Amino acid sequence: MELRHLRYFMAVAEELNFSRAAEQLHIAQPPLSQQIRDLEAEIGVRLFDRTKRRVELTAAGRVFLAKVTQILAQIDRAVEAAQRASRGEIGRLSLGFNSSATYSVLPNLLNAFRERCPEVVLDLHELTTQQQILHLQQQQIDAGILYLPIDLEELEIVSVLKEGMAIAIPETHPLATRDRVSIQAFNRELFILPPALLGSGLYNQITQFFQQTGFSPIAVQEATQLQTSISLVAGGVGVALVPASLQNLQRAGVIYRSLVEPTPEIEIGIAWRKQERSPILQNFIESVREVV
Amino acid sequence: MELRHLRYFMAVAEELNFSRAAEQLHIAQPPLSQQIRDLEAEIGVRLFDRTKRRVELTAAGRVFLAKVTQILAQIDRAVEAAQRASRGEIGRLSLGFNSSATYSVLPNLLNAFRERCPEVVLDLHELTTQQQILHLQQQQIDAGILYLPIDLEELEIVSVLKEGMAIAIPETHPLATRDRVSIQAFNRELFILPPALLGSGLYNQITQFFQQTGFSPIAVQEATQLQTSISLVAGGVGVALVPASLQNLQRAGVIYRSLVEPTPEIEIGIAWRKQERSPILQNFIESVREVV
DNA sequence: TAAAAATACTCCATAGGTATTTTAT
DNA sequence: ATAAAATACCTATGGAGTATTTTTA
Repeated sequence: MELRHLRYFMAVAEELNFSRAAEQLHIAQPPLSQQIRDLEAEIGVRLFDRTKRRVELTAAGRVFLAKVTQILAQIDRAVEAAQRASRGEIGRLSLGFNSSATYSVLPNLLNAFRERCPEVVLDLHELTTQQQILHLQQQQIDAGILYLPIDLEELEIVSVLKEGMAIAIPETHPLATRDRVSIQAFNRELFILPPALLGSGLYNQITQFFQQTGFSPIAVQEATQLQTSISLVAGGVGVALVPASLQNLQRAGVIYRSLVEPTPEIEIGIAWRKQERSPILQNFIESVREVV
Repeated sequence: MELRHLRYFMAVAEELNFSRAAEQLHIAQPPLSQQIRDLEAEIGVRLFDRTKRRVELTAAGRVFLAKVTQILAQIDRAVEAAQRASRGEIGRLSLGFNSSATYSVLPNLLNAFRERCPEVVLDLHELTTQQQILHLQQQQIDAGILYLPIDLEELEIVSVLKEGMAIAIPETHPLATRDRVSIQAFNRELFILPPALLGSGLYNQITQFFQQTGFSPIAVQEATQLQTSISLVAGGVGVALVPASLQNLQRAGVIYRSLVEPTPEIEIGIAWRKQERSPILQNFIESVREVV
């Protein structure tokens, strides 16, 4: 059986007249009769009653017609779906992102992309920079929103945001009345830092900053997530150096202050596999370039 | 596009190897490559990535594969549905029936048919014999369960039940203690009869019976439905001559008694259009013959 | 009788085959 | 060097055309 048989069957079922159906199909009447005969022989079912002068559908023909109508429509939809998928308009995009991106670039990037590709389903995974690199290599995510710099042959990178750092302090802190403060004023405080173990770039940048300014905090405590750090600040445990955009995360009991000293520049970027040709990813990268 | 293209596409998508797919399809590799190329050209979408040594589906190819798998399965189901319809196993059967058949042959006939064709949907229409003949002629029902005799060239008839009549009386009636009674005992009673106007065979048979036995009731009242007659009997309005099988309709306050005199024979049969070839109807007639 | 479907045949477009080249590892 | 896909070219099946017959209202 071929689609030709189904299309011819539909035409005859519609016209209930072989000659007119043949005309509609731009073929002669005999080959049309022949194809319908072949179809009936193949499925072993009489689809038309040709007794009486007129042609009419048998009960089986009516059942078959209903199904075939559906099938031919679905073929059109399948082609259209493939075309839209090839343009990256439908499908799925898996994204990794740093928790700090939640408060800075992520909302803008997602809005831009959803406007471009409203029917693409987004898989969002909150992961550290290191985890994102691993997931990119293992093809578990299509792109990552992470801290730069990273230097890997197989990954393409584009920078989207550079920002300084701010210090988060409890609102009851004596220095809360000042607009800008010096890091030196915190030399008796407990500092909450990202974990050193996970090879976090943020940790290295902060400790480097301490060394450059000749500052050495009396004690430190580690917190995996920036949200956790802020919670600890709110709880009066200590103070924390965080990316400036974290000021978008307002929390009762916590205020952010700029530092007098020049802080490390935190850079957030997008990374994806160089050889990846997924049209959805291409659309995402276009969105990113549009936002930057 | 032809189903060949879709089948070939499925095979390649399954094997991810043109040579093996060609083998599976019992054709050579070059024509397979050609057909896939033609398909990709027609829908304007690249379905496979042939870079690298291996073949893999593109994003659009994966979308198309999902749809095509569905479509090919649906074609099989469409063929199967047509085959089942041609055997009269699926579809719809419209039946007319006399109200009195509800209490005699209808349950048995329906049980037999539903066992044979469990997936055929039944349209049941309670109609008088005259209405059924009209609906048969207008192709509004496929078969009727009605009173015989009828004599119409275009209808085929088979008899399914012959039965006598019984008399329905209020349980408080003086003759309720007897097992069998004579019609003569009711010469002072009101008789409830079917309507004369509708050309009902039942009415003619009853009045003929009265003439033959030399009995003339003092008064009569008409009731369209046999159920109504029984309700009137229950209400003490009068007595009614009814088909014997109506004894299956038990109603508080009403009892049925046999008559000493030989009563008219009521005959119930099935009628359908002679030229009707619907396989579902054929199955129904088979069921009827099985029950009789 | 006339209109429409079926039959008989002819032809050629194209699906599929064979031989070979190209490509990527 | 080798496995696999693409290319080139050929063959022949069968889809479609023309002419004609059959059927039925």
